[in-house]
Amino acid sequence: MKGDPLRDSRAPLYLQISGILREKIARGIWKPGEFLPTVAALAEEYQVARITVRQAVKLLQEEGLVAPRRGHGTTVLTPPEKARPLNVVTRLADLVDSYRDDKPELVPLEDGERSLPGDLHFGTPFDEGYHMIRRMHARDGQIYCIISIYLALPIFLKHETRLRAELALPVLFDEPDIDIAKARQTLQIGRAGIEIANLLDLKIGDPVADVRRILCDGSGSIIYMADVIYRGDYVHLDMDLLA
Amino acid sequence: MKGDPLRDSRAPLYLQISGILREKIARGIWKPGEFLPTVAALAEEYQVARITVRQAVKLLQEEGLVAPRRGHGTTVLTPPEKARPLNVVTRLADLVDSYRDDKPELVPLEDGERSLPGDLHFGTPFDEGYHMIRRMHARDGQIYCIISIYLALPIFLKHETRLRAELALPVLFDEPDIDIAKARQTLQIGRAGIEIANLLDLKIGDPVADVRRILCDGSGSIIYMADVIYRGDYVHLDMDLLA
DNA sequence: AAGTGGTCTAGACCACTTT
DNA sequence: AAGTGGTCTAGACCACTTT
Repeated sequence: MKGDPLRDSRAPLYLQISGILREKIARGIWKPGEFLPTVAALAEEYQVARITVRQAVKLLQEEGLVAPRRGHGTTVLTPPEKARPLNVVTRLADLVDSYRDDKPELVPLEDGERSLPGDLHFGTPFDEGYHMIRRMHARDGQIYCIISIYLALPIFLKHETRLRAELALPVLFDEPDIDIAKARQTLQIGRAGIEIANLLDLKIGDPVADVRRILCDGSGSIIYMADVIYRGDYVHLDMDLLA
Repeated sequence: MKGDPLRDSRAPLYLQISGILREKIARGIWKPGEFLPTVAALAEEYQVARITVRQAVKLLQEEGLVAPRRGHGTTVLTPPEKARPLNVVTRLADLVDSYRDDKPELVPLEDGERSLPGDLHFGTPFDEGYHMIRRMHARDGQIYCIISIYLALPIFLKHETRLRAELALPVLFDEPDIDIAKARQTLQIGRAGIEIANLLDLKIGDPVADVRRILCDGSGSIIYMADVIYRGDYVHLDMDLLA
């Protein structure tokens, strides 16, 4: 009687099989671009039901190692590219430069007078109220962030045309009558919920960056507040630790 | 003949069912801490096989909405807390302050002479070579980052005792004979691979922050390089955009 | 002992792609 | 038409928790 290493182990079959497949990919036995054996062939090879193989392959898929395509086969993916096109601003002045040639496409989502969210740890709200613009930024047809901008109402009304058509930060930075005395930004790492996943073409739970920016005038009043959600794979931050 | 809305739809049953369950949780029909009906009960209610219900529940589990426990039942989770304890440095000087009272526990992983990775976009390598220390940082028993530190050999040898026992950055910053002329840091958002997931107590694919720090002396030689992988949920960055 | 979720089977049928 | 992955069933058995 031959021993059966898979069945003698207490670990679930699909975990054992996913481990074997992961190992083979790591060792380059199946190289990027090549096909895995078919589900049926793997089921035969390891003497399990097809659905058990699928369970194993699904794990590798969630890890981004393989891409099954119906009617086509399951290909091994190239390791994720580290080239990330988007730099999140860490200096306001840099922003103006970075968008001089490369303007993102703006897709409106929502627009109207709103009050500021209550959980701000910085600045004091403006008495006149705020106008909110919610929109998406796209480049080369790929949406990479969703931004909700709150603008102090007097400023919004005065520069409404430009603020609707362009990125808000450069406008505020450029206009000589606007006084920016403080500008802070926080970044946390979050996961896409169902709505965000749909808008950013992600899967639920995929990493995103939650960025909040607040700009205040000389009196400490908030003239601009923005909540931005970036696709995680587009985020690149570069900081000078001595500045 | 009654219509069957589930089966008349072209969407897969498990997706439809996960949608129904998600909705009920969102509306508070099942509140945090309460149990979902059993898999068997849901299978009966929607007239599907138990494994199809499991497929639906698994999706909600991956979204962090529910926690199935074998032999116990499936409970609705409270929405994830937003309290995030750790601040990633954006100024070297801040770092020294932030660790004055609160020193993380250091868990060694690897140690020895190594050469620098080749893909550095900043500074020039030191002729004498480098010593690498790889270790984990923990607080309250929870490991929150894995760090690989490369130290220019002469500096490492001179301050070996402190560098082994303490955080490296404050040591370099404190010691009067060490000249830090440039200090840059980049942050990208990544996902945990199988090894990182095990070390940081995450699941494969969970968000992490990949941070690279480089410190140079006055001649532009790299005296310190570190690759740090943080748990995504511990990352909090606060930046001054006008600095 | 009874009840819960977790894994697995063998087979059916479907959706999609390639030949 | 043939081949691929995707979904689903009905039922079995298992691991774990609670009674």
